Amino acid sequence: MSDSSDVLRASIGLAVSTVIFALRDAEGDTSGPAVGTDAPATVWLPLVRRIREPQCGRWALPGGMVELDESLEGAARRNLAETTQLEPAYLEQLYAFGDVDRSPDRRLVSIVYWALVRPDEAERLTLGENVQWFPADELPELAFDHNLIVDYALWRLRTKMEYSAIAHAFLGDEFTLAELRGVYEAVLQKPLDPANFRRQMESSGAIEPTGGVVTGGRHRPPKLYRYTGDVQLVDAGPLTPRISA
Amino acid sequence: MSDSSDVLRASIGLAVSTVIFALRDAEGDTSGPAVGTDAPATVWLPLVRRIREPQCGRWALPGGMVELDESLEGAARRNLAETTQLEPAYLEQLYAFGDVDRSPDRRLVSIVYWALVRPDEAERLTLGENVQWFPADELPELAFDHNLIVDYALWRLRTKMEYSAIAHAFLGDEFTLAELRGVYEAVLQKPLDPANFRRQMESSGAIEPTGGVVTGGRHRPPKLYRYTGDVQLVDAGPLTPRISA
DNA sequence: CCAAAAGTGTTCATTCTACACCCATGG
DNA sequence: CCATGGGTGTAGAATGAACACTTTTGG
Repeated sequence: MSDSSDVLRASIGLAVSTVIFALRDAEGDTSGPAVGTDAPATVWLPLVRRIREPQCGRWALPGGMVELDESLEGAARRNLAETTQLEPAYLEQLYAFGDVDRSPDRRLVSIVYWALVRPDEAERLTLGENVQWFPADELPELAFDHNLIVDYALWRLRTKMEYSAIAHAFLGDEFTLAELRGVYEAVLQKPLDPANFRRQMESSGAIEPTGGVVTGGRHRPPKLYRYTGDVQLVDAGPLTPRISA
Repeated sequence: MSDSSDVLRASIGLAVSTVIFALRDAEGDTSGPAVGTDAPATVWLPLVRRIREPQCGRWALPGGMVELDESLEGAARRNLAETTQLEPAYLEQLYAFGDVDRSPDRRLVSIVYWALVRPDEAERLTLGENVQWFPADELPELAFDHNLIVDYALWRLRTKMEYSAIAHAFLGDEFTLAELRGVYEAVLQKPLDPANFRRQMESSGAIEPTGGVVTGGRHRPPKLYRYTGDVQLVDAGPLTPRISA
């Protein structure tokens, strides 16, 4: 091998991976409202099968190397688009994993992001032999330390759901309170009181009625709501300079 | 230059930096209890002056490159010991900063940690022309994006102080409730009701009386407490596998 | 009219907050 | 005995959980 290859092998490789969450019903069908229906929605994530050593054949998080001229988040978005065609509604850095022995080949540090996609966006994932949705709670043994990473991402999703306003990243622009509550129930895996949930949401100032209602159900038509944007969605502190929506 | 140097320049450099917090009184003296005295303690952090380009002369966070055979946290601890002689009581990953233009020289990604040190440990910092304590709220213009990083670390410290039990990392093994309250007041920058603070701490199960008291004050001798360890200090979820003290 | 989900009202328990008050020590 | 901070008690506000009850639609 050439000199440059040896030098590269002697440097630390920098990669990004992303844990992508979407809500789908128990059978794995994202068509339809996905929440608010009879079947309780659950958290799913897409994985890709490794087609080269090391760990060839194992399922893994989508990701790849960071290019010299792209930011970390940019690299995450590019890899996401390339391997899954997904453009997440929410994307946040999770953690940098860099244990010496986490990759058997060369030394690799992975900046891991986590993402939320809307149901309609989740449809764009081109399924195949090497790309597949998995329920977040019953994953196979993944490549490298990816099981640990998914556990951590799930924990972050659940804790952040309790004090932040990220739930809308699972929904479209307009939604009913039942749909929003369905998101919370699916992620937190526990039923919520509809009456109290309504009051908490309304008093938070995070949502406002659009004026529209949903007709067609065999019951009282629910109002539609949208997010006001008044409430800061996340808590990244001095980071995320107000934009990023 | 040789071929290997060009290749290295064409790869992404991986560094670690650490934001180190300690409590010192307004004049910057860490001798004595540092909290619980008359002068209200404030948050300080040590910076090192850059002695080479780029940004030569500017104050910056202590840090350095990650070696091939050390973990990210290990690299943070080593750089801390080498540049400041400090061994923090608490050390946690903060964020990975990797914007393309954050370093004018080569492409550099920094995994940033934040740390808390005890007052006696803070004494070990060997001050000099190029190593100095600064009050966290009135920093000069730092090198690179380090002002943003410190702001973020300060925000994390303050938010985490409200729901976690990290305050003891600023104190010794034994402490009075007034000292512990002093830590909270210094970090959160607001006075706390002694009576309510006592009840909250006692009911949390995080502390227990040692049986000892502090005599010598011109008032009723306060009891000494220690942390029980029953309460998980931090909230890193699936990470931090129970050990790490 | 009936079933079902939307939406409102009310009660009770828990927690937070403010502040009055007593205790123990040094001077 | 007095000043000072340590420590306890308690009333009112605020929040949250539980659940009864009314409203509006399709069938």
